[in-house]
Amino acid sequence: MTDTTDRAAGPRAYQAVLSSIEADLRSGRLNIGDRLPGERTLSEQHGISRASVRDAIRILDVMGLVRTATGSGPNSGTILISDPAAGLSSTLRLHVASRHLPVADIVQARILLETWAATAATTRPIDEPSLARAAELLALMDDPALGREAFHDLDSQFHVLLSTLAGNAVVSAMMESLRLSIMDYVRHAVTTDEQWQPVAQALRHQHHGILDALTARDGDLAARLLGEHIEWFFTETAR
Amino acid sequence: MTDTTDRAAGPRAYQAVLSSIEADLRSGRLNIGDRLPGERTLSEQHGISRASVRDAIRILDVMGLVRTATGSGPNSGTILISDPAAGLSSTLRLHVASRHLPVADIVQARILLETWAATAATTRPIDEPSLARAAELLALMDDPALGREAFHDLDSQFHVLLSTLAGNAVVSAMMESLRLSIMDYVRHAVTTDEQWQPVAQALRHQHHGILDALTARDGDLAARLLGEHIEWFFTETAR
DNA sequence: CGCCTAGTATGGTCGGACCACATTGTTGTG
DNA sequence: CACAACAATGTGGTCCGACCATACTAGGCG
Repeated sequence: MTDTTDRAAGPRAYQAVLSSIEADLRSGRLNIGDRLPGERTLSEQHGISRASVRDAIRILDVMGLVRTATGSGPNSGTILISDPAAGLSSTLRLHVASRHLPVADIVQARILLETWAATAATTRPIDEPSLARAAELLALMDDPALGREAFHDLDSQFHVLLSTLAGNAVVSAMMESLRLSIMDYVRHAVTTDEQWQPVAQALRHQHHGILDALTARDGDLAARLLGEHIEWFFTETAR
Repeated sequence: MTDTTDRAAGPRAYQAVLSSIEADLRSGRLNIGDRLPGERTLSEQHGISRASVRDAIRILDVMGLVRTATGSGPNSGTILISDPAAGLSSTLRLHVASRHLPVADIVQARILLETWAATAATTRPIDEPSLARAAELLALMDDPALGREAFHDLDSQFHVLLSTLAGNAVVSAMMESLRLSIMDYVRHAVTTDEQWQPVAQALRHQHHGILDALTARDGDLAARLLGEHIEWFFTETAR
């Protein structure tokens, strides 16, 4: 039960572990930060081999639900985390690679989610600390000596931060995963520094405009600027 | 390195296979419907054990990128498919289970995506066959003798079909995955037939209204009805 | 007391074995 | 010759047992 992703095959051994863990999560017996029993223990508890247990844990790993670490002590073993965007983005990225999810659709979906988030953010109480943090990020990005990787990283943080202002964890996770899924696509689009510098300058300007609109609680303006921002970047780079 | 999901751990053996397959997908050397080499062949090609190869294939499996089948012949082995919603939904479902993605956020995101799709659909050329198919689905759902499982199945098909009218594969995949991720949550909410019958009746009526609006190319109305439809269902069942 | 070492528990990888299954080829029989 | 029954083959699914690298833990030794 609790499985809607059957592939109409024989019951896989690892499903036992997955179902058990899912049930424990729902009931609250397991929580983020908890350590899972060791693989050898689980294999004994469920009466399956350690290999099958590892299948289940590997799945949870790529889903962004656990992290694993070797060694001993409290920081080792399999530990429950919560990184939905990681799991979603890797899935999306592979499907983009298979060319059944067009990059244009990814971009369009991102615009949809982010503009909604911008609008929704202005219907909620003002989150002063987050806005301050956003301004801080923009200030860091204004440094002309900043490397491209660092810029992308800050850029990512900025967009994620804005999307969290809407207070919808699903939208934030999906938006971030969309962004991650086409990140190296973007990285490869602009290759030289000569191409990059003017782009970065434009992005800085756009970012400030967006944040200003949000600070002024003008959701419609923020949404419009954000949409144009994303749209512009992709027509600019993916030509 | 075509890998943005590193967990900052030692290089996993299965990454070799994943990267190779991802590269082959991007370059077009692999396409949907193709058969992957056997696990034993892959393990030899990449110089890793079959167990590690199986890790990679298992990951692709849960992502909805391949299906596996035992036996011999053209329909056996590991075959490339494209089912993004399956991979996304299983990830979402587990994260919902961990209670870090509230069901309310899922519903809100679904409303966002579906209402957008309804609006976007009316800005595109009329897809007569799909609308006819949608009407057909509603007609089937009108049968009062229909079982609940069958109703849910047709319901699902109806919503997915509508979302495809917008012509954005990513939005469709995400919308379907959101739906799947909370499907058994819904199934458990309404338990008895006495509870179910009036709900089904209301859903039928709402569906017809939505389709009528779409057929009349009134995107705003369709979006509004669709939003109310989803909202109503969840406030009705998840009380 | 403090440093160093042996012990222990953990996931990561490997190789090999066997099973269930589906197709294909072969053989025996009518 | 036709065809059914059987054997061979190739596939993923599972299991077992072993060994490794790592990271913490507990003692022993200076």
